[in-house]
Amino acid sequence: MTSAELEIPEATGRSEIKVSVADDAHRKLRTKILQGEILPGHKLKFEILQQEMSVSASSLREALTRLVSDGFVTSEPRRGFSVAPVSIEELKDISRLRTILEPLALRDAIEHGDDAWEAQILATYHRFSKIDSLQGDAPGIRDEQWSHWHQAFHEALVAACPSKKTMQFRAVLFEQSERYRAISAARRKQSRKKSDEHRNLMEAVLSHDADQAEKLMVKHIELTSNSLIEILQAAQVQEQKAV
Amino acid sequence: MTSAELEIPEATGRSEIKVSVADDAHRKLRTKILQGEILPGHKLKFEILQQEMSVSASSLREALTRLVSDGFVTSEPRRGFSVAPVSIEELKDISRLRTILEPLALRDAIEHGDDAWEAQILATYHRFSKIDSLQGDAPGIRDEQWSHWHQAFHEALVAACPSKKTMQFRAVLFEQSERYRAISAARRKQSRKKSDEHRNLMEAVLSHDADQAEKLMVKHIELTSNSLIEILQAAQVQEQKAV
DNA sequence: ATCAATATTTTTTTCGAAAATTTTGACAAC
DNA sequence: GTTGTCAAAATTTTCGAAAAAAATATTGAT
Repeated sequence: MTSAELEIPEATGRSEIKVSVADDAHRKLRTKILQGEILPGHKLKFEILQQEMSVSASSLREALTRLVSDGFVTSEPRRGFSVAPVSIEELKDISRLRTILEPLALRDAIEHGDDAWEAQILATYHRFSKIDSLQGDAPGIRDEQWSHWHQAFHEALVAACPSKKTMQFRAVLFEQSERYRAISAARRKQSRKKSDEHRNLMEAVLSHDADQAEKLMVKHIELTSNSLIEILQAAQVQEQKAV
Repeated sequence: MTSAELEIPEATGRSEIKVSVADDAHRKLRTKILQGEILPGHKLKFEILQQEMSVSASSLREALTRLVSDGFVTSEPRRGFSVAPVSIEELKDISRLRTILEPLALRDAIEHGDDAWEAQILATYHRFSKIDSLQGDAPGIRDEQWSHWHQAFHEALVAACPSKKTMQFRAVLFEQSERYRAISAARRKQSRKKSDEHRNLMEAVLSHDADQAEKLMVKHIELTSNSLIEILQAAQVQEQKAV
């Protein structure tokens, strides 16, 4: 509950906490897939990845099987691993479940949240809105920062929800959506303006208006989802033309 | 969709399909933990497990990290793995979320289900009720069978739900509950009679009465949960006396 | 030229041992 | 009696190479 939770974990030196090599590989790959740096369907070959992150085959395998559990990678037994495919159907599924679980967590948070929770929401919103209002500098870095604080803001909103499982599932779905956003971001012309959505959402939450907060959250998820679906549909048409 | 799905996977020889060694170890351990054969908090040592299932350290580690993802095992980096602890708080959390997700899946299933779906429900109920009405023979084996067909029946009820993620999450929660049930089963004097609950549930589903089905499902989850909580509470009191 | 059979190469999977780390136990000092 | 230090033992983690399997190339017969 300290301010340490606000720091970017990647930025602060990773030298203090010693975790397993496989854990490291898992996180690195996860980030790359999440940010759309490695595209859906891409074959993940041992030799290349081993060199790239200097780990042994066994540890790499451990990392890959964990990514399968995460839903970011698929495995064909004895034929290796690939980045999980994306589909409009799956995105719709993810989004629909998000419209159930996010409001559930949000209502819990509003009910149980204390002053520290409210302060954290304000703080993360501040950081997020600064980046959100910025015009595109170096697009790659900006998107990474935007994504980080966007996630932090949404996390802060529901942080006071006492249900571990709800929090866990909503986090899984959030990250899945985030991959779709990152993949689409590479293809989009201009991003949807949603600064208002986030501010309104924050205000509803901070005024403990659960009904309004739920309404805005559902709307936010649906608008985002529809926007991504459009981009993916356009991309599919492009692919079909190419064939 | 064939009748093959009704077979007990463990019973039919495992010789045909060749999966990875780690996968095998993962499933074996998973089953043991799920059935309460290895108790919460128990340290999972490499040497012993390696011997027990004749597998190398790396493959075993892969299996264990997957069990961590599954939520059945916890890991303290560089201090090994243990069977995840249980708590009344967690059981309540799991059950509450089940009262959200099971009805969600059930409504979807009722809306989308076809004749094959209905037939499957009838078939699994038949198998389940036979075992359920039986008086305890060899308790260990009976419980295993009961658990298998109980799970198969609940799975069949929602099988027609088209949402992959909903199905995935509800399956995770079902298995988590099942571990609590198995652990409690070892301590209980006599099990709660719930044959009626299952039959009524089936009848509501087959008559496409979504509201009634939802009501019965929620009730079923809550009654089961409360019954398990009681047993766990009694066990806790016992432990405190012992100290 | 086509196909099947076989050899070669590439890639994944598994192991067993070495390295790193934590735990235990003995002994000494306060 | 407690605390601290150090070596020994136990345990986990990691690697690199061997084994197994799959993909690809080659050959030879029709």
